[in-house]
Amino acid sequence: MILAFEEKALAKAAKEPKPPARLSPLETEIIDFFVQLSRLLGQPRSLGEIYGLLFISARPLAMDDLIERLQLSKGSASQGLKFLRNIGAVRMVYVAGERRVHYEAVAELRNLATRFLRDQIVPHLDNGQARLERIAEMVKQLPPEERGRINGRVKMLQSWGRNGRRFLPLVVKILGK
Amino acid sequence: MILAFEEKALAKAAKEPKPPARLSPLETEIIDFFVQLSRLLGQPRSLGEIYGLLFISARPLAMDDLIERLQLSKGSASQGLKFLRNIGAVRMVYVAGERRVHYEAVAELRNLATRFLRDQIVPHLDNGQARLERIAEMVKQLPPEERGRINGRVKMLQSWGRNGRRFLPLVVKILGK
DNA sequence: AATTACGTTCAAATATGATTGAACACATTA
DNA sequence: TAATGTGTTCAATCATATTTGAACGTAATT
Repeated sequence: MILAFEEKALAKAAKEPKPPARLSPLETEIIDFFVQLSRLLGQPRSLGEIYGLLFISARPLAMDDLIERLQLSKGSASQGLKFLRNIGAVRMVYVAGERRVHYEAVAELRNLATRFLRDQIVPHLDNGQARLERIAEMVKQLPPEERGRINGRVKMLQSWGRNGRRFLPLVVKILGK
Repeated sequence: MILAFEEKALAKAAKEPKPPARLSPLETEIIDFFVQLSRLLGQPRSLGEIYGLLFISARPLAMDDLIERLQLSKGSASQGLKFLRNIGAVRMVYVAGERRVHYEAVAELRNLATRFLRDQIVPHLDNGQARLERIAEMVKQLPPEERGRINGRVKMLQSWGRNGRRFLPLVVKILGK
């Protein structure tokens, strides 16, 4: 009996693909938007979902709300919120009479972008520059003819790196209106 | 006998991780650099390997050379070169008395970056803008109070998108010296 | 015309990276 | 103190993206 019931439930779940009417069309559309953005920035989809839902939500949401409405696991939700807190994309807010921590989206994209750059991109750039240093060293002991050609190219890469490091913050300013 | 030999070969291959002295330290370092860059841009590692090796190579290389030295499969090499040709990162060159097509790296990173942007980034931006249009429509039929708040946010996203579209080419110019 | 060289395509295998959920820690309440 | 609520961590699982290699097409060579 019980087994038969479970089978039916499973079959139903299989028919209904993902969102069991937990989200309005508008919410779905906004969330999709941020999911796309996530992918473009090389972040996991769950990040986009969480930020997206908080972005449209009229009031702050607790982790449980996110789990419930987005059908996430506890783990994903916790990790996702941790990351979003770290880059300052999300702010913890106190809600009267509620014990659970609530979150709201930080909408000022300017600072957000700056922090993302600083945490996720700049380290890679620096790492790359360090590597180019090492390469420049190695190039020094190389047959003279080779040396010239390669040196030019290495110099060029270094220049891109330095410019990137210097101008990316400026770029964020331009993009952010 | 033959079987025993093969077994020995396998064991040896297992001990030696990857590069069986096919690449010099300098080559390895440069290739690693481009592999990192690939990942940063969300491209498969093999692209970085191929472009990297061509980038330092003194003379153009055929697909077989890349397969041999980077230990790639034919498929990866063929697909990778196809992509690099498409974004103009690599140029086909005729080599006297050789039937096989040879390739050399295009070192002018400026055009390269522009093309990469145009092919890989701009379509996503446009897509996003289209989605924001749809969202803006949906927001119109919404309780007045909600409408204001959300409208502001949507407007902001649209503005970022437009700015990105307009200024990214400029950014490339700045970065490229 | 048959054989070989060169290259591409794509389904299957593999590697990478995201997600899940059980186990845990700590705070609160009964 | 025990039971409950809230949140984190991390090894195992699952999904996605990349790589492989066999099958194929076409051009060159015998």
